[in-house]
Amino acid sequence: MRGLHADTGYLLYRLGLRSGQLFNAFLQESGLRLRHYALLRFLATIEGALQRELSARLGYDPSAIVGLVDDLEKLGFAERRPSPDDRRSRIVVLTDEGRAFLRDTDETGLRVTQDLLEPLGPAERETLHALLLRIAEAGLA
Amino acid sequence: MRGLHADTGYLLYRLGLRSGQLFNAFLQESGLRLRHYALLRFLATIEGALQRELSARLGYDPSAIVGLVDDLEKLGFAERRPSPDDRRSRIVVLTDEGRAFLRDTDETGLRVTQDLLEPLGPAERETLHALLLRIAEAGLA
DNA sequence: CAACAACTATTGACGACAACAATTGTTTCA
DNA sequence: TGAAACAATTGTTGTCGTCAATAGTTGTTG
Repeated sequence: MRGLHADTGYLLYRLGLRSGQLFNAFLQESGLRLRHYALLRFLATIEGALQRELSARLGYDPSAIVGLVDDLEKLGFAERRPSPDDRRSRIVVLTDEGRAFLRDTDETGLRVTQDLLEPLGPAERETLHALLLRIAEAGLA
Repeated sequence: MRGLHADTGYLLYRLGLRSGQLFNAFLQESGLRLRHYALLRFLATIEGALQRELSARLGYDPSAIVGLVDDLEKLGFAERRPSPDDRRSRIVVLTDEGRAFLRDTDETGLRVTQDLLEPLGPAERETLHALLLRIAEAGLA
């Protein structure tokens, strides 16, 4: 009979939980959650995004995006701007404060992952990251 | 600025979510959830376990174990027996029906993980599993 | 150009899930 | 014997993910 940790899928599930908890603990003092942070980081990679694009790219429900952007606006990290060519849409952009926040927390954020991956050497972390990335990208299709 | 998937910890978080969803979809018809299944599989590796042992080994809160064992008892897959030397404790054991259920679903369960790891070759899956296992076990200490 | 279908953001409801605190009954030990 | 520790349980809280419904806007088509 197979043991508990014999299954890679289950291992992923458990480690995913742990990773999320670590991130949330790190973000606690800033008042943000992991999902806010992911949204911020995504905003930093582009000029601005419609909320439905955020929903599609981050994999969060559109209704979840509403609350997340609300929170980020309250903190001054992001802004909603009207879309020039479609009055239904809003364009969400990172503010200077948001950019500064990312800069300030970037190093600490990296350390969270380093803590998690502590038992692995540098080359092994590279390998792990590459493998996970392949799986993640395959699922987006 | 680092992209969204540049962080291994975040990748783990997202893939863990996806893995859990896949498992739960597979278990849907049986009326169980991922955590029930994990508990059943753990029970199959030993003769019987106190609930606090289940809690410690699976990493679930003791209060969570209560509900899980309740459900499994209702389905006839597990049983609570009084501990002979401590009337506070209950020993949870797998029933024949539980064992049969595991036998019947074992193959399908494996396929869930195979679906998830579809983009990887056999050797790569081995590597991934070994790396994840190291991380998981380091965290139990 | 008027009616209709599709889309965007939003709100609200619901169940699932995980983490904590508090309670009851039992055991251990000083 | 009394106090502390422990096992299982109940209840509570907050987050998460999904779904349904709505208002406002756009695009299409008859």
